[in-house]
Amino acid sequence: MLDATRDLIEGGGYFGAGLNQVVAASGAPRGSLYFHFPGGKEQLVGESVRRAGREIGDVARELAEAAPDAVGLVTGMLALLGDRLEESGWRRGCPVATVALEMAATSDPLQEVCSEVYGSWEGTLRDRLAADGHPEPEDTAVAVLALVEGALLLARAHRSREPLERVTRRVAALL
Amino acid sequence: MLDATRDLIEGGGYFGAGLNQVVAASGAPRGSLYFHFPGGKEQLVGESVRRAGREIGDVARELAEAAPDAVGLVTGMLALLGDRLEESGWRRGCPVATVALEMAATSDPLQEVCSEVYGSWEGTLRDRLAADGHPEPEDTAVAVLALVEGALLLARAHRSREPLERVTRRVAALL
DNA sequence: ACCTCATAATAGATCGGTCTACATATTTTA
DNA sequence: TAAAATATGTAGACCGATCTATTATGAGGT
Repeated sequence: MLDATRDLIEGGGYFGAGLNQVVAASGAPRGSLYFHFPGGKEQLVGESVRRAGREIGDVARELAEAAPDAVGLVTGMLALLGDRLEESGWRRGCPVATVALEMAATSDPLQEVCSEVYGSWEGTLRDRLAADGHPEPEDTAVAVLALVEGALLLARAHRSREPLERVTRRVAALL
Repeated sequence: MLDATRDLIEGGGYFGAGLNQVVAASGAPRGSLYFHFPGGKEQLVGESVRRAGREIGDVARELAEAAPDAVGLVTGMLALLGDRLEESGWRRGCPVATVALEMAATSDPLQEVCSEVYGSWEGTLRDRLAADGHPEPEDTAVAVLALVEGALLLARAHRSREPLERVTRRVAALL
């Protein structure tokens, strides 16, 4: 159910993930949903976003250890996210962004989840920058995350990898 | 009706703008909506996004003429957008972003509108950078737009101006 | 008379959420 | 050890609310 929710969320956000579609895609019956997620849709989406955030965070952390420098880490993530995005027909961008924009002002629990996920991503980025001796690790980590999230947004809006490629060419200036 | 739609869109995207709320907020009756917008909700939202995009684009173009350099233009926009965002209780971010993420893969007309709006913003930014003799005006324009959009997203997710301030401090490196 | 547009009732579908019934497994009790 | 009770989920029908869209009607100006 969490995986089905995530797929639907990535395509169309909180409201794009109808509970009917979730139960249809997961094969589980309606009643089971409210047994496992008594908090209803809000809880289901919250746990799904947190789960997806941890997944991507793990990939980023692995890449942060493997990459030779911060530029390699960011360009690597951009390439990975670009593949995912294009292969899915411009559906799978950031699993957090859409929910964050839709619900940040409406739902306190979901805003908190989104904030935590982004905070953890900023943390792994900041740690790598600090380890490299970057002069402004905190400001730069947030800026880089904003740059990547913005690039994903523009890529989906244009249905093209071009924004990702342009950002990839310019990210070194920020680092 | 277009203004009411825009307000609702900024808060919660395409699905956050129920037509019942639109007609209630605008004071117009239900039927009038489908007289003026025979294309239904898709047309209404599309025109509203285009209208909002032109508004912000106009502000950006004025600021592009008034600002002493590209850094001033971007920091000016960030300050303006930050005010709007905080004053509205973290509701009014980018009127295009949420719809773009929700509908880019679903609705061809709306994807086209979002792509055009972002394209026009990239254009004014690129022109100013080219006029300043910047070496990579096209790549940089897209990167700066991505940076600003990402900063707005993070600010809404965290319900804080901090991401905007951090990005403001680091944007000079990109320019 | 004609066209433009306002007005509100209503249709039909879908929404998130709740309900009861049922199956299986585990624990308690005699 | 057998029977009863409880716990854990499955399963899908069903609810009111809300959604977008359509319809019929009528006011007002030309």
